Amino acid sequence: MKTYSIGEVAKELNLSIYTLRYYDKEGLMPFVERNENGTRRFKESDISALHIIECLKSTGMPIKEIKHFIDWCAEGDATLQHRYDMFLERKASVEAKIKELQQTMEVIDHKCSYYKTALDAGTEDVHKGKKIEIVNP
Amino acid sequence: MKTYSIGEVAKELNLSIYTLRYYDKEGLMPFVERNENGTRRFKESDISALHIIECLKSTGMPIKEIKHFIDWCAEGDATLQHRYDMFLERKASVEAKIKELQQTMEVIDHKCSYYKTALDAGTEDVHKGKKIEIVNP
DNA sequence: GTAATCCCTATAGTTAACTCTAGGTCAAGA
DNA sequence: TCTTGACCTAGAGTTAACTATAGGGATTAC
Repeated sequence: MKTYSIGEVAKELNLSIYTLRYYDKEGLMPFVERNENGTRRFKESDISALHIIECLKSTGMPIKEIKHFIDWCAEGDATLQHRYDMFLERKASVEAKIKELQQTMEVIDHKCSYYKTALDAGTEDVHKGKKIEIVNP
Repeated sequence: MKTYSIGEVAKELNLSIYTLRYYDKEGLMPFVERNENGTRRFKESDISALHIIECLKSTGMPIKEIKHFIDWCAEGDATLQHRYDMFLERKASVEAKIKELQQTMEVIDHKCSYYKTALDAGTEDVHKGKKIEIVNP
């Protein structure tokens, strides 16, 4: 079975070798095997697991919580409910985050047109007399 | 003109007093005035500025960069282009982040149904034989 | 008039997530 | 043979963004 070195995996996942070793130290990759010299050899399935870890990271999940999930995976069917609940929770959290970013977007869009107008006029004074935005950002 | 204490502002923005003082120390609120005892008194316009700061923070902008923006605001019309460019950049960054989260969402949704099926079957084995997902997360 | 509650500064401590260094092993190429 | 480059561990250092503490001043409530 084809395996990959830590350097190859780092390149593929756009992570540093340091980061991968750090994840390993934190218990995020107990499934990665070593060869006779103690060198890590990553299987394809290890790389998919790392993709899931990256996915969870991008939901804002801290590494310690991701470790719980990894531990549950090793414990088998008894933890299925935990894992399901965890993904439902992640789903809710990502939905909330997207909503928040969409609201942020509205403010940013507003500021873009605010500055576009000001820039065209050569001065922010064009916005004088409108609500508050005279003095501060 | 009505003003607010740091405690009131903290409550309104859902930040700790520590955080607000930290922002002040970092130069994010040079516009907030003090009374004769040295106590901060926040104007309405200061609070709107803080809302913008929170908005920028939620785009993932680090505090040091937010400070640049605040400095530009104080410098006046000469920095309009910088500020416009900055908001365009924030816009792009938020768009990218939303896209990333939407992709994350697809993976999470997939995992949710994966675990739903496993849970209904009482074992993860129902997914055996499908691609890789037998051993790892 | 004193105790509680708010505010202040300066400075130290915390946490997460890396990032790097030192010192070492091992295999391949010149 | 020897040196280059990839890997290893243990542990120190870094950075951002808070968070807390110590020590002190002003206002209000009883």
